[in-house]
Order: sequence, then C-alpha cells, then structure tokens
Amino acid sequence: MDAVEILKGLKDKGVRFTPQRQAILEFLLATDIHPTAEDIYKQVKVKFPGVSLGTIYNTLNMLKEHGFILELTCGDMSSRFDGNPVNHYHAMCNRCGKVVDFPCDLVEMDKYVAEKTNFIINTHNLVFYGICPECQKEQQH
Amino acid sequence: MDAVEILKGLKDKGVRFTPQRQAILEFLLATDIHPTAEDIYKQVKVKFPGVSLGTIYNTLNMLKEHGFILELTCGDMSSRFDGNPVNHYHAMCNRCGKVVDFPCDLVEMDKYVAEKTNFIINTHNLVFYGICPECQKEQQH
DNA sequence: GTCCTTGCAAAACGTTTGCAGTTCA
DNA sequence: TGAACTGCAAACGTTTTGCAAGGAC
Repeated sequence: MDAVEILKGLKDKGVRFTPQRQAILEFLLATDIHPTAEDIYKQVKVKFPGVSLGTIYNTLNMLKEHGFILELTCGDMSSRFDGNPVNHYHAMCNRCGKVVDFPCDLVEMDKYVAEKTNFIINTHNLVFYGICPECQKEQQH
Repeated sequence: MDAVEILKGLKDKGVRFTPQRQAILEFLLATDIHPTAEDIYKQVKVKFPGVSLGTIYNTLNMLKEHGFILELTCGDMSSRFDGNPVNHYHAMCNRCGKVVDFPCDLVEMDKYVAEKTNFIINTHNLVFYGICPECQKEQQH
C-alpha cells in the first residue's frame, strides 16, 4: 500500500489529503532508518520549505492513531517512527540511537539478537500495550 | 537485599548514604506500582517536605547506573521505575498508564499475556539495548 | 461554504544542569 | 577538610496547543 492509497482511504474518516502529508508518509514508507520527527522535518523541508514541525507531529499522530505507522519510544531519546507497523523487532544503540530491524524467533533472545545485528546486547525490554481490567470496566459505562 | 544494604554497598564507589536516598530506594523496593519520578517525589515528600524533584532524578539515575533499579520507558508518558531489575515482562495500560508484572515463557505471547494479566492486548514492543557495530569500532579509538 | 489543516509562536512536559550552601565520611 | 549531595531555579529538548490564515472537498 503506498502513501496516496493510504491517505485516500482515510478520506471517509474526515482526514484530508494534503501534499505535506503525502510527503511525510512517502518518506516513512521508503526509508528503513526509523527517523525521528526532526529527521522527517528536515527531509520534508526540502520539498516544502515552509513546513513546520507541528505539522509533522500532527501527521505522525494521525497516522499512528489509524495504525499505519509505529512510534518507537525507547530510551531517553526522541521517538522514532516506523512505516511498517506490524510487530517486528528492533535493536537500538545506546550510543548513537540508531534502530535496526531484525527477524526473531524469541529463542535465546539476547544471543540471537547479537548474532543477527552484531550489536553487543546489554538488556532488552518487552512491553505489551493494551487495556487493563479496571479500564475495561470503566469503558463499558 | 534491602535499601540500607544496597546503599552501604555503594560507599566504596564514592556514593554517599543520605536519608533521602534511603527513603527513595525503600519506597521503590516495597512497592509494585512501578512509580513515576513524580510518584516517588510525592511519597518522599511526606517524610522530607523539602526534598526536590532534582534529588529524585539524581538518585534514580545513580541507582539505574549501578543496576539496582530499572527504568521503563514505554509510550508517551513519563518513565516508570522498577525496583526489580531482572529481565521480566510488563504490560502497560494505554488508558491509565498502569504497568503490571507477569511471568512469561514467550510462547504465543499476546494471548499468553492476555490470560495472565486480563488485559486486552493490542500490540507489544520488544527492544534490545546495546552498542551497534559502528559504535563498537568508534569506542576502540 | 464548511471545517480540516497549515505555519507560526508560545506553552507544556519530563528531565537535566548550575550553583551556593550543607552534609557525610 | 573536602568531596558528594541537597534544594532551588533556570535551562533543555521534545512534543503539544492556540490561533489566524489558507486549502480541500
């Protein structure tokens, strides 16, 4: 699915097609560097010199809410965005913040990841996102 | 290992024992709510009304560096801290931000987590932390 | 014409830093 | 005594918000 297709499909949800949004999503779908909002801002600025960071965040949050991109919030650095929102796995460098993808069967994880990425793995962190039982009850009201 | 023991053991690393640090670590070891820095601040303030948020962060970062606590950076909310630093797994509520622990054998993960926690699981995110090959080379210089 | 989106600027947020005074060892 | 720590306040970087002007449908 390409950027134009995704954005046109969002029209019936009241989301408008704008050239800025097209540029943002096209960049995200084409790259594998897991850019920060700032990275995307710099890139989109080449084509739209007047674009603002606010617009980047606005678009990223909209795409995230509709499940077309993934926000990776790992560590103390800024979020990174991934145009491939299926559950795959990431290794992040503590030093430069780079994030790389890898396939994973979750057996002997740290060792496996070290082999696949050539990272020296110190730790890992696995978080599941969802709705807790208390909030499930409250949402029914 | 209790708070006093841990802090006394850090003396030979040039870390001083202070009553504020004792209060912070004691709270962290006793609770299972995965508090934010703000939560800890409020709690410690009961005993030390003059304590500052800066001191909380100072102590948390010190304890984190020495591996006695874990910082959970998940989602767009503030970090949560865990007095149990071994690799175990967490489920986080998208709505209220609550984090709960659970045991996990990593087979059929989302389903398993849903059963163990009664969360409705939407997604999970697994991140490994380490040093990438490029940074490994640079660090040798 | 409507109302969603834009660019801009200011604000908000969590966290870190600088500093003068204080405390631990 | 001297280095580490404290409280305070200001600074920082990322992200969000408010608003008037502009653009999509």
